[in-house]
Amino acid sequence: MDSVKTRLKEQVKALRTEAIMEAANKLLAEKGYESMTMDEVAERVGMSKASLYKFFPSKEDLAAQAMVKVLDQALALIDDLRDGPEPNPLQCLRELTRWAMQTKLDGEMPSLPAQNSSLSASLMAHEPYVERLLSMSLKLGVWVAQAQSAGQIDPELPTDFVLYQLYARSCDPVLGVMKEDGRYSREQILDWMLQVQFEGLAPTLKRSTS
Amino acid sequence: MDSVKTRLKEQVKALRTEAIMEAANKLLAEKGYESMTMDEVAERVGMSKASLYKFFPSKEDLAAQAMVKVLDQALALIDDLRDGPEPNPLQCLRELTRWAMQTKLDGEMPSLPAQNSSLSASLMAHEPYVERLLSMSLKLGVWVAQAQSAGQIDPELPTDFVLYQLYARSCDPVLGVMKEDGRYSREQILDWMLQVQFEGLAPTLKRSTS
DNA sequence: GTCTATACACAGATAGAC
DNA sequence: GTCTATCTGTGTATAGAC
Repeated sequence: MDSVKTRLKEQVKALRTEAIMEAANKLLAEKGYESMTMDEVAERVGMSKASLYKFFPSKEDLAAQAMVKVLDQALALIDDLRDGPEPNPLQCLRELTRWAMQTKLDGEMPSLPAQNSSLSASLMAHEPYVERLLSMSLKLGVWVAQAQSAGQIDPELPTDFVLYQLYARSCDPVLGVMKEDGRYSREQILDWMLQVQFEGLAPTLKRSTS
Repeated sequence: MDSVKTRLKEQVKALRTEAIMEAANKLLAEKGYESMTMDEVAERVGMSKASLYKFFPSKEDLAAQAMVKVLDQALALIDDLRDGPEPNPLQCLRELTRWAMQTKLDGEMPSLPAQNSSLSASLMAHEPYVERLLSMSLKLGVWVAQAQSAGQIDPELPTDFVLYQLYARSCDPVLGVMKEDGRYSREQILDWMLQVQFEGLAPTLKRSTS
């Protein structure tokens, strides 16, 4: 055991698992948890539904793991930004928000339902998910607090509230509508969204960044 | 015919219809269209499911009419504001957004899904709904354009985009999370949301309203 | 692990008596 | 118009052969 053949098989299995989660991610983004069916996932990934259940024990579990995958990507980006050349916390938050919205625009963000979905209950019972969410909130909480101390974000706003605002951008319906409209480039949409989030709808009177 | 008895019966029917739509509205707000069941609606309103179908031909239709009801409330408020003592378009937009978010906080806003729901297709085929939506967009579009001309809203932003931003506030998940948290009053939450929407997360440097 | 076939549950909608 | 009982479709999940 542990032969070459065995390791190869494991790699194949890992690839299959990846493919399934990717399909699930896109379907979750397109239609939401309730409307996504295991049949669709199976079809899109090119295998029978029964085989799906050899990889994931349930629909809930598949969704949860798909979410975890995205959270891991976000966590990786957070660490990159923190160790990067741009130590400005506000800039880091902007970059992360941009990434999240971009992922949503590309149809690869499985609408994290802070909202009321039958999924959210079981998500909160899914340890790996909760662990990532907590970890992310801690890291982002630091940035937010720093930005507030530096006077880049209103210190009167509760740190949690600011965090929720950022999370919410990753499932903002405005993104979908603007994309569907078709008149605007992806970058243009993202820029406007970020402007509204951080500077509001009001005209931008260039503030000094000092 | 058209006797006293007949008119009474019609009134009773109207009341029943009202009650059903109210129940549907709350359920739509709580769980969304896909997760709401006709059994639940029936139970909550205290009648059998079969009887429901004497009032509404389908679940889709019930949802659509519930939405129309809310849109009508919004349209009425819009007219009130326009004919009111406050002719400032930006203030009117703020008031309307506040009302929408407040309704959502009270669990009476049936998450208008500009997002991807199996409902949205059939909604767009529902004439009364589309008519209201169009009417509302026209009226609000005027306010937005005026606010942009007056330099209260960034004129660089497309009017449509600003409109979508306002619509999106009525289904912003931040509202639910903040309410669930329980530490903040309804008014406080609304004030913060409005501040972020119009002035952004950045510290508010009191602009002159002139 | 892959499939076909099927069990099971549940939700939308209807039949038909009263 | 109200109900109980039922039809029908569909979606999650599993059985069992290969």
